[in-house]
Amino acid sequence: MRKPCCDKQDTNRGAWSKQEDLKLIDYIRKHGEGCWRTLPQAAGLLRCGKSCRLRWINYLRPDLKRGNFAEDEEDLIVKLHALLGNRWSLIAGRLPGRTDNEVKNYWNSHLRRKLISMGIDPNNHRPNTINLPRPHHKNSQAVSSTAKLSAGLKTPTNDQPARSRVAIIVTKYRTVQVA
DNA sequence: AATTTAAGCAACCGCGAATAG
DNA sequence: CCTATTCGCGGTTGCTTAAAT
Repeated sequence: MRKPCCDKQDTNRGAWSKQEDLKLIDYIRKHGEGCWRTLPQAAGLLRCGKSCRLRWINYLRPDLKRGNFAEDEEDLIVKLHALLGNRWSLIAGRLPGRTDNEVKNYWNSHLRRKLISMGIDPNNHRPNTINLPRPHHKNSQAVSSTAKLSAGLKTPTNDQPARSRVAIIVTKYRTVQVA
C-alpha cells in the first residue's frame, strides 16, 4: 500500500530537455491539466508527476508573462507582501502571468535587497530601527535583517503581519477559488 | 587570462491541506 | 467519520552565468 509519489528509480531529474517539454505541452494540450500522478506515464515522460506539474506551472503554461517586472508589479508585490507575508501563491494570484516561484525568486533576489537598501525591514515593512539604540528593550525585534539574509534563517513569529486580517483575506480568496 | 565569488533562477524536497475511497 | 493518496505551497538547493579580483 506504499505507493510513493516520486519513486526515484529511472525517472529523470534536473533540467528539462526540449523533447520533454514538447511531450508535456502536447499532452496537456490534448488532455488538459490534472491527475499529475498518472500524467508522466500517459505522456511518455520519465518524470514524476510532481516534476511535470512544476515544469508546466512555472515554465510551460502558455499564459505566462515572463521578462522583467514592471514598476507597478513591484509595488504590488511589496504591498501584498506587507499584507500577506510569504504567501507567494496568493500574491502571484494577483499578478496575471506570474508564478509564485517567479514572484518568490524576484522578492528574494531583488525586492528584499531593495527594501533593505532603503532602510526598510523586509520582514515587517517598517523602517529599520537597527541604528537607533534602545537601551532597555529586551525583546527587541529589530534584528539585523541583512545578517539573516544569506543564512536564510526563519524569522521569529512576532515579525509576522497581523494574522486575523490575513485570515479573512485568505478565506475570501479560497471561497472565490472554489466557486 | 585564470580563478574566485556572487546573483539569478529553475527545480527539488518536505509537509500540511485537500480529496478519494 | 477515518485512512490513504495526491496536490499545492513555501523553503531550499544547486546549476549557470555574470562580476569581481
